[in-house]
Amino acid sequence: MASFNTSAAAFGKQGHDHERCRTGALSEAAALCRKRGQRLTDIRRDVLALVWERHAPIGAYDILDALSATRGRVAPPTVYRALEFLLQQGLIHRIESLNAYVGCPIPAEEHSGQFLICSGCGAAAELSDPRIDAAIAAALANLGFEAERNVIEIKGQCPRCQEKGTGD
Amino acid sequence: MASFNTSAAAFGKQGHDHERCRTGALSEAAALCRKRGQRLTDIRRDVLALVWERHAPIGAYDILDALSATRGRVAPPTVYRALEFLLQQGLIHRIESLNAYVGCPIPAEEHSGQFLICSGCGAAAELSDPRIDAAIAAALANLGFEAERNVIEIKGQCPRCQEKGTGD
DNA sequence: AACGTTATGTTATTATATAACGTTATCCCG
DNA sequence: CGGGATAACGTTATATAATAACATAACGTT
Repeated sequence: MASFNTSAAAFGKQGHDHERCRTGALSEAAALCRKRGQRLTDIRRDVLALVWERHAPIGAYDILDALSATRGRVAPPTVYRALEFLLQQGLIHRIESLNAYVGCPIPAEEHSGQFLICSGCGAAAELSDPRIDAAIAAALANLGFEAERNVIEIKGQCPRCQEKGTGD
Repeated sequence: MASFNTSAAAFGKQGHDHERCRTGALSEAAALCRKRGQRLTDIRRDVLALVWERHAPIGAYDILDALSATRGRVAPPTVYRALEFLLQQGLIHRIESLNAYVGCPIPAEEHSGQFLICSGCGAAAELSDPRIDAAIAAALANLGFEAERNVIEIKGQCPRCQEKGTGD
């Protein structure tokens, strides 16, 4: 798997056209589902669009509120089913330390993401750095432990928020 | 910080005397609190003992049930306060992907743990492998992102559970 | 003993997620 | 095109995890 990172886009570097970013993700999702014979229904598409509204992870109940605004009363299972589908298709990731969900920029490749999460602005960037994977593999080599999924979530300050909040 | 790992103990390798392991952790905690001028009260000590009953992370409400059995009706804040204290003192870690808590075998050293979590038996081993830290540092080097805390939780099968469940 | 601080008790509520079951929509085959 | 299977969705209730807010008790010092 190739190296990958979205930190520039997620942390608001100038030149990032998020509207394009978002619509691009949505059409890639549509194409991928078509190719796989999976149904990207209205609800699923709406949920995915909400997840992609920003680069910050969004909670299930925030999605629920937003959906209710446009569709009228929606119950939790509706949201969780859509999230489960999107997770299975690799279109979103779950951020365990936030109980929240974020769009995946490389849904076609199977991987478990590595995330940088800014505690200032809440944005999350996805990395896929082979050095981290290699280091974990090396650490496990002699232990006989067979890894299935890695949860790697690095909390800190993005460049922009370091500038702002220099004080504390 | 030196390298460290508890995988042999956590994954039930023969020769692990857990009763000693547990009482050792408790007396180390007592010593550490004394040294720091912190109070390891009855409740805090009971909660820590429950966390150390096994090497598998335990949920707050399981702790609550166990406490209620010995102390009579206990409310959630009681447990969460004790957990918060133990977290602050570095005596336990929170496993984000499980909403559960596990004892820290090296409470005297400040660190954010790296965990191997067996999806078979639920046990969790703590590592502190400098190669992983170094790989993360290398990945962040050019991004201007300042890390504060790492969440590293690797799910998979421990050696013992691989033997058992070879079938699936 | 009086005081401030820390710890605990208590009640209620918020936040996150799933179970269970019925209904509707879609797909595929004949 | 009809009918049956499957997948998606609706609905109600409930489980699980965590915190807010405020009262009381314990402790440590003077």
